[in-house]
Amino acid sequence: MVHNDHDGSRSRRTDGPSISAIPYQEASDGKITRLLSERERDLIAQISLTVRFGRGDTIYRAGDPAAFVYNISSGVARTYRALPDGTRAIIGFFFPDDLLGLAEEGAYVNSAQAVTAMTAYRLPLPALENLLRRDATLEWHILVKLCHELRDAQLHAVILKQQGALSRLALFLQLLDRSRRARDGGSGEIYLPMTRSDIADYLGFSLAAVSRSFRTLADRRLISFRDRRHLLIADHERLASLIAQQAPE
Amino acid sequence: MVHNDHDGSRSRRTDGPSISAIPYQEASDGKITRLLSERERDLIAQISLTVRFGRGDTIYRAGDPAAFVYNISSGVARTYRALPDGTRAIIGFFFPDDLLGLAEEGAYVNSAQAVTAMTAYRLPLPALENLLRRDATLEWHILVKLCHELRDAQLHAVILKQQGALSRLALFLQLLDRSRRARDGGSGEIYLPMTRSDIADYLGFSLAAVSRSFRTLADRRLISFRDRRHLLIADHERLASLIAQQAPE
DNA sequence: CGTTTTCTTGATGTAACTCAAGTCTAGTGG
DNA sequence: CCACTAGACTTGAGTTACATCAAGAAAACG
Repeated sequence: MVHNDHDGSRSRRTDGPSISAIPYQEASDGKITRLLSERERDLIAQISLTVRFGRGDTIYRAGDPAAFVYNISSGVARTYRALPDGTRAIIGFFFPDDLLGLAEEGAYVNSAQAVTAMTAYRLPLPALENLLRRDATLEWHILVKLCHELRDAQLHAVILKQQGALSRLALFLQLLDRSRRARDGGSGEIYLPMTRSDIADYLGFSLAAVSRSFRTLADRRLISFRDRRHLLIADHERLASLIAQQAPE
Repeated sequence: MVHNDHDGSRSRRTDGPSISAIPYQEASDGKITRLLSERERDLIAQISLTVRFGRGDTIYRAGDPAAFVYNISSGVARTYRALPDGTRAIIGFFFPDDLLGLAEEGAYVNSAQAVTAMTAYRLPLPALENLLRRDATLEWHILVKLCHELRDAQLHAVILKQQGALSRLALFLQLLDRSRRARDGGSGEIYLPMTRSDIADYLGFSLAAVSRSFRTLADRRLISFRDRRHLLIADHERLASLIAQQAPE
């Protein structure tokens, strides 16, 4: 029997470092492209170690000296920031082939935790910088990846700017769906490795509101849940038109 | 008489391309650092042209083929996206020494306009890519700049996640103040080149709410306006503590 | 199989949106 | 230089959507 792989979090061949993104210049029909050549992956492999994290483990903390960049090979991570008002803001969710470890003046900007069990390549920053200053093509690929992350961060802001709770959640689901499609295609089912509370802290509303909004979308048959972690967008059209109008239908 | 320069938008010596950012590794005490060497600035100057925009002029539109990257030398720009619901989301404000022109698959992701009269260096993308693939150090500097922009975009999301209108506006003012301090220091006065409506579309609330929130902050003596475009943070402490507690004092 | 964590659902208050009228400001032409 | 006008901003009143508080249900875990 063919094993289940569409979660993107289990059973991925861990055959070395890998980085993917939607390109800056070349058309790719919305598809994510593997950026690194065999040689480049070897170069990175030579300076990196494989590390493993359990669900909920902390990968690094905001403010810590930034010693490493992480390249996820399996599992899902979240980055977040503790806000002055005592709440938590989730900055983003990270999947295999993503990079983790943004810093400013030598210190991590956000904290990072494993959402699921996770493996990653750990790249020491000095060695990485060395490598990049020597190999312009490899560096170019990192640059393209960074542009991808920048677009993601901007999209996050756009989602947060959305007024109604339903629109915001709908946009989030579209985002997950697009990323799913860009990666594998697969069954069409969206996988939610994160908790409702993670989603709330990512979308900027309360846990209760997330729950209610999911229910409303399900009641209107725009989505359907297989279980709490797996859902299907049942009506892409109406979901999109929900985002378009601000008045709740 | 010494002419007025603290707006950061007028009378800057346009002595060639220049890119600044808070570094990734090196400590700089929160200060913005000029990233490019003389030689690197020359290299960029050789492939670029100076272009000029009037207030409100469009620099490029989302979806257009991405032919250029812009390096602002004077004035302020905004990038934005038209949302399906008919509203506008402002992605960011851009100042001298910033880069403009993020693309995906060869097309601009956002639209860009001049907030004030503006001059910029216009870099053709193929020439730029060529340059970068040849010069790893220059490319490294662009990479550092991109990390800076990524942190900015993340901070934007954090601001939008803030619950109360006052907190959100206060955070925005802190952001502007930090960026002012990182650049010049100057008079301590914050300059708002953008309209109230721009601020509303950046912070994700209504024009009316921006106005009211400014008024409330001024009434409580946390800030003071010289005119609509220039304000002073009168009490940094209480402004910070306003952000820390969610309940309005 | 019991315990803990995560999630759902209900009731209430409030902050901010909308709509709308009025004021200020800057830019233009007489 | 001043009057005029158009756009930008402020302020007010009513309404609604979501946060908050709180209790109950369902998974997940050992």
